[in-house]
Amino acid sequence: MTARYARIAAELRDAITRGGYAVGAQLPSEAELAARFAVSRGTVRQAVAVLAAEGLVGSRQGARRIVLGRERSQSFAELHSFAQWARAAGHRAGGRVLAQRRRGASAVEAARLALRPGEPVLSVLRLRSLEGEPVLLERTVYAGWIAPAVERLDADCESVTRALHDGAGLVLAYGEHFIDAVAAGTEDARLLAVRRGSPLLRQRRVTTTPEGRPVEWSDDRYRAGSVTFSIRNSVDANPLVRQVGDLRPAR
Amino acid sequence: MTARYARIAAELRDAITRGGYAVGAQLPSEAELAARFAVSRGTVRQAVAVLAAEGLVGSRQGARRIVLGRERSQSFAELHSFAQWARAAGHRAGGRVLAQRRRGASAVEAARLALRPGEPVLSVLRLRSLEGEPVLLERTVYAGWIAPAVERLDADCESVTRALHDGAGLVLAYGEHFIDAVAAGTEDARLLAVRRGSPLLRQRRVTTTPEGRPVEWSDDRYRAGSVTFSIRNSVDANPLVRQVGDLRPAR
DNA sequence: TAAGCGAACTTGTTCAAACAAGCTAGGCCC
DNA sequence: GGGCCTAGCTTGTTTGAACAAGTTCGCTTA
Repeated sequence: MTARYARIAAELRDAITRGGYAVGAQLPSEAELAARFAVSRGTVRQAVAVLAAEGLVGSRQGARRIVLGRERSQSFAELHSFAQWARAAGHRAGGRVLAQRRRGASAVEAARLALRPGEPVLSVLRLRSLEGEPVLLERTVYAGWIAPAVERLDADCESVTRALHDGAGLVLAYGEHFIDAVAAGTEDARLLAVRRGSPLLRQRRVTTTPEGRPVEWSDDRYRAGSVTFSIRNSVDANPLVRQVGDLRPAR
Repeated sequence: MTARYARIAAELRDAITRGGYAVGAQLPSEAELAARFAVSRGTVRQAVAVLAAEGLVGSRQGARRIVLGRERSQSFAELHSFAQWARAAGHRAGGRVLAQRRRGASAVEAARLALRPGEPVLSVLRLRSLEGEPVLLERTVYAGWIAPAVERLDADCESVTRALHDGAGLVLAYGEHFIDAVAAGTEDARLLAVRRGSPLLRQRRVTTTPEGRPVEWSDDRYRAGSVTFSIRNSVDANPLVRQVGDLRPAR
């Protein structure tokens, strides 16, 4: 039983996505929507706030809300799981574990995973493919407490996120992402079938549970041209941050 | 005179940024905050919703809110203006126009700027530097209606955004960004002082006014290592989207 | 005709209240 | 001691009301 405002948001989102409202068109007024859905204005405002956060609509005091874009954003799960994202987008995803071993956390890893340096972590190297083409090289470090569940997985497990959810009841809730470009190293080049030094899109990320407990710290490298990240922002909602040089804890 | 909830959000944000609340620590309950600031619970909820949208705090029904991170996100202006961002970050930014000419919009440009192909646009090539080092190559296409104001600017105008705001009253409100990695072309390599084929972080973006009118479509290329983008997301707020291959209108 | 004014409309902010739903911790029972 | 269960706390959802502030557009006036 989802909330009322969520259903209204979904209905409006559908209408926008299907083209019921053109980009630049005006949305009905809050009073109108409140009457149409038989709810209070507060509930309508919550619904449109969802769409505003998604970047689909913009608003100015005094003027009707306008439609900014038509594309729906992905769910959190789709962004954090390569396999779930690929399936939702209608692509055939593959992947397999190339190396996996336990070791002590480095200083950077410890900082990211809220551990002390040297505490046990599980390091995994995965190669993932799209439509049969190798596209993404994942170097993931899992916190020790989740390591046993990861080790139980098949080497060619398609969706790690899904497997950990079903098998260990692990729920991911928050993520922080750092995006930049790097040159392919020797190992990168060999596994992704590109020349050494060719451009890769790097996404480093830390993912945590609903309680704020870090689960994994990953360095994902995409072959240039295979993947694009997109963000929509506004004066009110500005999720994107630009930083100079490397991350402070470096490398 | 800012709104009450905005001031409360600012005060809490400051407390988090200054380390008054450690990462993982609990925030006071809504009732407690309402009493402390002498406002209703609704106003407190609006304030913490701001922090949640910024990715600073997370929340679960039934449990106290927790602090997820300490870094404040940038203002919209800082993200859209290289100069304003650099100054706010304490860096010395430079820049100058290398080429500028009027021409007709290509199909892609017309689509992005909500024009018809062939309508007049202003194409500008700018090289920007950080601490004296060339770092960013901007290929920007301005919609015809703003072109005269852009042409009036000095070739070494430091902040174009600021100049257009002060001079033409232009306010930017929304942006859409596409981030990927590309290899440096011949021109890129020469101007950024890197080898041809070396990795660049590419950010293509379209910026619009509060009325939803597109102003500029820009292709910005950063030298690898000079800049990192970061995003914090959650199950509730997921601004980041991953897309396959190139943008649909290609190029 | 063009500038200016104002009325009607629309979104923004805030309050108070009530109930739903999920979490935590302490107490109770075995 | 260990497991279960409930009472109380905390966040989530919704309503209704009122006023503030900005926009739009038609009408009036110079």
